[in-house]
Amino acid sequence: MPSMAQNGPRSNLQNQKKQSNFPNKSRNSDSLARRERIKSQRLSLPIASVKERLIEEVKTHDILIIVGETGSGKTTQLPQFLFNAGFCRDGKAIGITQPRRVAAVTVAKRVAEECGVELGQKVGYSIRFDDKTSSSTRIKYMTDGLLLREALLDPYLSRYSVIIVDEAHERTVHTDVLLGLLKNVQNVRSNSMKDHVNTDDKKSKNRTVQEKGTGAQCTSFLKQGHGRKFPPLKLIIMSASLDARVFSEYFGGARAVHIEGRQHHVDILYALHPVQDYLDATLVTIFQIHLEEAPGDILVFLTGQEEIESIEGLVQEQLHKLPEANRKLSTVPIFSSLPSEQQMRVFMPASPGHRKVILATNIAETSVTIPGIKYVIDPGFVKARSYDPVKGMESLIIIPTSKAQALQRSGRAGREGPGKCFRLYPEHEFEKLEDSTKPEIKRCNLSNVILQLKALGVDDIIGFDFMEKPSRAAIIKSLEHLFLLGALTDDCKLSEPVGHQMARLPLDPIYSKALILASQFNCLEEMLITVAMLSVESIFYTPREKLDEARTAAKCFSSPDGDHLTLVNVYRAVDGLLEKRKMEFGNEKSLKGKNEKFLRKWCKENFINGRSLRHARDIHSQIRGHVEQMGLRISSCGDDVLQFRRCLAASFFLNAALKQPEGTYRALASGQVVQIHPSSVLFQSKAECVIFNELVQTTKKYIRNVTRIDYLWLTELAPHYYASQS
DNA sequence: GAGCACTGC
Repeated sequence: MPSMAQNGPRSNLQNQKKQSNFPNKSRNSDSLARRERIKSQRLSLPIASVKERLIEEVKTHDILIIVGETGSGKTTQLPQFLFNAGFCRDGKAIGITQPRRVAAVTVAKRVAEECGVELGQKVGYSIRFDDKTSSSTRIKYMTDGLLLREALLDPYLSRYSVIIVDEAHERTVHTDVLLGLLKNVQNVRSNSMKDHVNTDDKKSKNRTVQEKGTGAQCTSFLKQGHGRKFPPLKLIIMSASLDARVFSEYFGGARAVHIEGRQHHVDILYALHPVQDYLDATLVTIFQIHLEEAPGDILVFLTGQEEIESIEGLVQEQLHKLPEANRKLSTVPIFSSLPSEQQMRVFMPASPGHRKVILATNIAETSVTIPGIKYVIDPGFVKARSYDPVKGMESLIIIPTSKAQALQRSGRAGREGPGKCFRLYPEHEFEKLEDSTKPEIKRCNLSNVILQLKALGVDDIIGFDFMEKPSRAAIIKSLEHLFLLGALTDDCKLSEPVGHQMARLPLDPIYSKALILASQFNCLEEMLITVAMLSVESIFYTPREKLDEARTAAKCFSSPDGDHLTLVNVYRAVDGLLEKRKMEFGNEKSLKGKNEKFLRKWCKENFINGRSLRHARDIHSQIRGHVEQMGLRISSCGDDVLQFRRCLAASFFLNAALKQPEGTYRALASGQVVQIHPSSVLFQSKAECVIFNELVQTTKKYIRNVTRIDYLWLTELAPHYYASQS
């Protein structure tokens, strides 16, 4: 991770413009001094000393693996080196992908500043809902998911001469799919040039030979490319050290180069014996550091909100037993569902003389970098999502971290000076850990991945050259799922128009299908709102200390028919309020900020998660644009709620459940016994038949986001699935 | 009567 790639939660990004009240002259000398400082900072980065060698490596190798340790400067400097070396001739661009939005934005800003250009001109970024690029952009930072979307419109990624995949070791689904795709594109692009060299009459013969040599996927790409010529694509994969070999092997023994980093030394201390209770051990270690070690803040990695809150309470309890002079210790929690204002507390210095203990989830591993950390406590566990393709069920389980993860965590202590990391397990246990975390693609629902690949022209999914292939069972299950949704034809091709329409929408395939159906059921307005609200983290925010108040507030929106209509009610309440303000105050720009403030207040009063609501509104407007372009009819069913419920049944027929005599439900697709989640408005409602959107295993198997339907609708609206079963 | 790590289009 480059040192400037991240600075706190997303919400902080807007406040980076610095105002200056100085007259022009001194501002000029200010900026001159700043330019000089930046220049010397750049020159002192480890990567600066190997600049010429790196450019040479990229010139001579089409694929290069770069192992860059933290602080090497690879993310900010390499694109600039390549730009200056002429890699953007002919108007081509260098694309750099990041797994996270914040990183793409902050790095782009930094590089624009280093280049002395306005953001969005030569240097820009593009992430969902926020595009700061123009036709003159040559160095473009983006999220890996966005480049995948771009590939749907431009399968040869023809505007890029170089693509750099940064943080590849994190192995997100997007990174993995992208790597497979890029390998293909690169093949096709270099072959298209070989074609170019041949004379025209030899061309068709030559192509058949190449198709045999380069595999099935190239065939499908070549068909689309049909005679077009592309300059070769340079591919650079940047990764942390432990995984370099895997990438090199995947790319046919590609050359790997190493760039040293700049990180302070971190002492690793292990427990002598295995600990019985890691929470207890954590507590003991916090106080051991507090009472015996030099000043400096502590970062503790825990698995979730519950652990964080429990440790917080225990620390307070222990503190009161200490003499007054030793009580100068303050705890600060951080996890993703915490409202942004509270997240910001980790960046505030502790009161004078106090030591700060940050109790964090994985969010502090990569997403948020907290300054001032000298000590890290790593109990060695993480909460991870796992997915059972056969049951179609997700669950969250606590598992040991990987070696790479342990390394990443300890690195957090050495950003500003030497630090210490306390691993709460014996050293021989470390040796037993997996090298790296299991790639996400092996533990998630593949429907979306497969739909994307099909849309990119990859027909043979099982034969696709994944870096790490998902299980055959998982692939088959998702193919089946897409087939039942009507996205695939009998011979497993993307169907026309449904499959292609679904692939265009940046949503879960089942939600995309719901939108298409809704236009036929005359309730697309309602469905647009529904899928936007279902696509974000929980809309309702229920703090433990105000449980009753929150419940009362939620009742105002609740619909007797279920959670889907309840979500529509929330969205429409907000829309109505904003509409009313527009009538009252007009539509001036100055109102925008006031509206945001108004919305924040309203959310707080109504126990709605403002961040989630904003996100849902963004998704809503993006998706609305898409369906308009697709020519779907957008209309509302008005008060005809029945029509909407029938549409929900037609869309989510795969997720239907029937009440059983003893009050539990049976999921019809898998036969599992499930219960309605207590957060649902239908909890204890005794609805005979329901559809749901999520099946999660926690203490029990719960279904979430539930709406009551009539059982007979299923055979009527999804006969291809239910007629044979009943 | 329950709690869910983190990303992303």
